[in-house]
Formats: sequence, structure tokens, C-alpha cells
Amino acid sequence: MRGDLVAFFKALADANRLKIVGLLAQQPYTVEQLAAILDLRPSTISHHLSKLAEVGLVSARAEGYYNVYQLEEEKLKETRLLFSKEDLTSVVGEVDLDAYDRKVVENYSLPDGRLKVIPSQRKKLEAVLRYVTQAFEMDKRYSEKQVNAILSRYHEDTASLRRELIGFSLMRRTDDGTKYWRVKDDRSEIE
Amino acid sequence: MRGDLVAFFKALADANRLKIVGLLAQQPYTVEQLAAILDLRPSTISHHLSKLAEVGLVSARAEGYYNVYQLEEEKLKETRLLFSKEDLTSVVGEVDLDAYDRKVVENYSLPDGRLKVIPSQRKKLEAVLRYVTQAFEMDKRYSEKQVNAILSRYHEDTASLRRELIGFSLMRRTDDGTKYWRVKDDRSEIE
DNA sequence: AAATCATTTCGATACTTATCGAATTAATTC
DNA sequence: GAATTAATTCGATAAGTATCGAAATGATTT
Repeated sequence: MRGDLVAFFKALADANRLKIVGLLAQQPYTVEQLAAILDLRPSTISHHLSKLAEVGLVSARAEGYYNVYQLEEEKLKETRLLFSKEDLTSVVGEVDLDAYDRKVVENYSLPDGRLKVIPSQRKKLEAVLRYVTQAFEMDKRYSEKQVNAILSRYHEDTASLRRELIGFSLMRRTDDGTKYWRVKDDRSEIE
Repeated sequence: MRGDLVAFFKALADANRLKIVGLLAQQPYTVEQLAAILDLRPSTISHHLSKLAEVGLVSARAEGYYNVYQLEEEKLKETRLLFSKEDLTSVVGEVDLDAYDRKVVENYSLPDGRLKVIPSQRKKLEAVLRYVTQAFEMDKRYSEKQVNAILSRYHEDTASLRRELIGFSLMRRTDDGTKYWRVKDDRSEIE
């Protein structure tokens, strides 16, 4: 049901199909009647109705050799519940959330994996820092010397890297500045 | 606002645009970030975002030379209220509801306005009867003789016409069968 | 001022789709 | 059974649009 969301919107993304839905909201109609009302050929109406039927918005009951189409109000009710933030989140599907960071890091890295330079632009810097952070284990304490040792694998200016990591809240340190640890990444706002 | 309904659905009728909406439901993103995540060129993302912005689903705030796009939750809430039967009715707009009846009547009428024959098919008969009914005034009582006089302008078999009019509840009569009157039509629309 | 960067706009292309008419199918009427 | 009728399916065409790369725009940094 979530998979057909695109199809559902596609079905409603046409002026004539919307009109059909509007008409069927008032009373059932046959193909011919709709064709006359909307001034289109029956084959065209049939095409539209099949698209609407595919997503369950209308259904047909045979009556003689007429096909009487009617609106599926159930489906309408469902639809109304469809626009919560959570539901929207689920439409994203399998998508590479880290693609941007990876691209930036790639751009700023030398073949040996070291950084050419520490980015000055905020967005780029952030991406690189998120990458560097991964070199630290999650629930472990590091001395400043240990932190520098790890950071030096990426760039000689370990002091800047260390400062930025703290500044962007990717790492934290004790008030006396003797111990550092990695902060869990909730992948929250970039700002 | 009702006029852009089609545009609204068109905006959501694309897999990648839906994904963008889903992503923005979690956090704001720049064009480049979305491009990396969805593996599309920035120009394509820009195109999609402009379509979404046109219908008010997203908005951009300038930040440096970045354009940070965010979801407009207001619009989402509006949308949820959009699927009642009454609202759907309003999307129909100006449309010729009588077109079908007129077409049928035309088909069954002689040049002088009389009926060639009384249709045997139910749908056709109904259309013709609705047409004939218009010859009667709304809040007036007719004797059987008067009814026959009027019906004879359409077809010699006034008895059949009269019976069908009653059968389809387009006219009604007193129990003793002396007085007839026209029943108001629920889908009465006149141009 | 010059160079860099993210975004938008523009032109071209490939893919999708709304619409029609003709042919087909299925049901009804004579 | 033959003829009529409504609906669907099919093939063709025209209109629409998603996508890209190149050029233009606007903002920022050096």
C-alpha cells in the first residue's frame, strides 16, 4: 500500500480524472455518461477509469451491458490519514543518506586517505568531520595525546581538527580537558 | 486554492519528488545534498524543488550561497482536510451534466421534436423521461387528461409514457389516480 | 577585482502518457 | 441466430515532462 503511493498521486494528477472522481462523488455513472459530460471518447474515459481502479479509488459493477462506476469512499478515508510526517518518512525507501558526505570526503582526500586541506566552508567541513569522527570508538575515553595521534592520520593540524570536532558537538571533553569521547550521532540538523 | 488541485497532485506524482518530500520531512537539505542522496544532477533537483515550491509544499531559506529547503507542514495539514465528498464535488467545476441526456434525446427525436420510439433500454428511457418531465411545471397539479395532452406532444403512446414517469418516480399521483404532479429532481441542474 | 561555489535557467533528448479511432469482446434485444 | 450496444483493448500520434549538460546568476572568499 505504501509502494503504490506514486501511482495513487499519478492517478489524481490529471484534470479529467479529478473531474471523474468529483462526479462519482455525487452519484455513480456509466462510461458513456462520463464521456458525454466531459466531452471525451468512451475509450479515453475507460482508460482513465482503469487508472483510478488500479489504485482502488473507483470500482465497477456490471449492470446489463453497462459498467456502472462508483467511488470507493473507503479509499478516500484511508487517504486522509496519509499525510503525517511519519508516513512521509516511509516513502523515502532505500536511499543513500551518506552519499553527500562521502562525495565531499572523496573530494578533499588524497590517494593515501589524508586530507588535502581542512575545508573552510561550513557544510563541507561538517561532512569531513563526520567522516573523521568514525575513527573513534563509541563508548571509549581518549587522552588528548591519543586524540592527536588519531587525527594526525588525516591532517597535520590536529589542533584545528580537535577544536572543530568539539565545536560541532561530534566529540566532547571533560571540563579539565584531559579526556575526550565521541558523541553519538543522531544525524540531526546541520546548522 | 481549489484551482491548483491538479498541480498539487502533479507535484507529488513523481517518485523522486516524493522522496524529496520524505527526506525534508526529517530535516532540511540543500540542493547539493539532495542531489547526492538521490543520485541526480543538481539541476534536476532544482527543477523538482521548484515544482514542489509552486504548490507551497516546500520553501527555501537562503543561507550563505546555499539554499536550504524545508517542508511546509502547514500545507500538509491543509491537504489532510481535502478529501471529503463535498470538497471533491467542488473539483468538478463547470461541466455539462446534461450532455448525456441531451445526446440520447437527440438520438431518439424526430426533426419536429417528437420521439421516434420509446427507448427500451433502461438508461436511454430514463434520459428521455427526464427530458419529457421538463414539460411539466414544478408545483402544479394536473388531471390525467392534461397529462395526456402534454405527453401526446412527444409520443402517441401516452399511457406508456405516463406509467414510466410514475415508475421512475419522476411524477407522482394521488391514490385515486385523479391528480398528477412533478417530483423535484435531486440532480436538477439547468443551464 | 578575481576566483570559487551553489543554485537556477535554458536547450536538447528520451520517456511517458492523454487522446483518438479501429478492432475486439461481452451482453442484450429483436 | 443476427443485429445492436457498451465497454475494453490496441496502435498511433501529439503533448507533456524528467533528466542531463552547458551557460547564466548571485553570493562569498581571497
